[in-house]
Amino acid sequence: MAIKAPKGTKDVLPSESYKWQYIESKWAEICAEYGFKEMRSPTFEATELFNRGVGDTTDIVQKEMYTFNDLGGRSITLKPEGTSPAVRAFIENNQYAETQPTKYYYNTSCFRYEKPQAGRLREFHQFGIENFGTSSMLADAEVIALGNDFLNRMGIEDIELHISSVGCRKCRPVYRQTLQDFLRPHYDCLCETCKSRFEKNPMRILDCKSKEDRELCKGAPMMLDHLCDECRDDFETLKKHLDAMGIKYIVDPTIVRGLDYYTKTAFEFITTKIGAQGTVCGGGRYDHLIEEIGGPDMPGVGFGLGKERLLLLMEASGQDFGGTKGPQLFISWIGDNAREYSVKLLYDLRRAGIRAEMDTKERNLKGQMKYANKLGAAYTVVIGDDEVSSGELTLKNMENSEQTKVRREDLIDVI
RNA sequence: UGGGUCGUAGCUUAAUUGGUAAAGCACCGGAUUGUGGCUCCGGCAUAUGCAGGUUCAAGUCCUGUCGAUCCUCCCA
Repeated sequence: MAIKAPKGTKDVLPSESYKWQYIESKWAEICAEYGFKEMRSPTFEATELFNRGVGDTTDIVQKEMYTFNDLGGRSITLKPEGTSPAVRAFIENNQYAETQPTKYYYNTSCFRYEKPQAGRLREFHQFGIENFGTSSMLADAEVIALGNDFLNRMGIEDIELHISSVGCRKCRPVYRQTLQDFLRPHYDCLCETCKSRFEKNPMRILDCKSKEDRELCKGAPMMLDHLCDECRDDFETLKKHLDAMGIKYIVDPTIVRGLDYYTKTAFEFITTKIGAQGTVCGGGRYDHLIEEIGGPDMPGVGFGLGKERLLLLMEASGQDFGGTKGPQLFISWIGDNAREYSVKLLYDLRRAGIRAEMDTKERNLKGQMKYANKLGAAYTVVIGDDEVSSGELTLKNMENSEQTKVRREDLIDVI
């Protein structure tokens, strides 16, 4: 039996990898423009980081982490998200002592033990940015602006920006209580899922798909209407910043980010074009995470963006990924003399920065030409005894079959 | 975490109420031995996801399992 890749993982072969390279290069480009610097963190971390960071009541921590003991008896977890590791690195390397804010971007694999489907894998890849050290909504607006700009640059149009505020330590517990008080009389009428949500995450009930529950939720108190003064002001300010940039958004009170660390700003870029997993990019503010992980009391804001989902969306909308380039010159050879001559010519051309190629299967001439065609070579040249002795080569344009004579030493300039 | 659909050569598909597993693309060779693409000819296939069951006979029906996918859930 052949061995298969583990469930929920995918190989990226050349027929796809150029697309990844395309979005990765554009990602690095836009982050540089917005002043975010790349940081890289380990693929695995101490399990405790995620228990504290993501929160041990979340689905992610409770049932989706790849956790194991290493040979030294340490509990290790493959990172299920990018923010906590970024925060850990920020603290551990004393970056809080530098000029603030600190603006990081990253490009990483994440791991969650999920039931795979389109846009949801067990190893998935995400871009992310984090801004540590400022509680100003200017930072939130900048983070959202980068996400919006990036998606635009990737040619994405069918996507909506949903924003909300999930409140802070002061107002959220109060609201939560208010909501539970409202729902409690109707508890028995709720669907099974929502009954389980009642204690764990009552805000999710407001987002239930069942008709009965929707009816019950009519008139339910919304977090957005129960923000404290500071949170309400911040949310208004954020909207003002977005308006100033002309970024369209939908205020969506049902956004409830599933990680415990979010405070105030929560947002998602959502599409309906790629199936059920419509959140391409999601993030928000986390004002206590840094402290939670053992650092100073510093706020932060950021997002994660799923690369697989972005690619699905780009493919669904027929985006151009730049494609791959064939060789500029393909060298065919006949006979032993020509072979050594060609090997040297190939090496010289490549050292000069030319995409040159040659057959390494020792095909006959016809086979070499077919191969050159397959590779999409712009020009070919055939080297035989005549060419070796005269140094005069015949360059063939594969597009129109025109042939031109060229001296070997002039070859680089002609191509 | 529940529920549905689907698995046939590398790829895309075919196979009457259960009855010889077929074709196109791709690949290789030839027509054209120092010239690719187009055309024609020929060749090539470890294929019914895996394990059982029913049957004279299973790609087709049944059970289990693995995988993909959709909804739910969750999130990127």
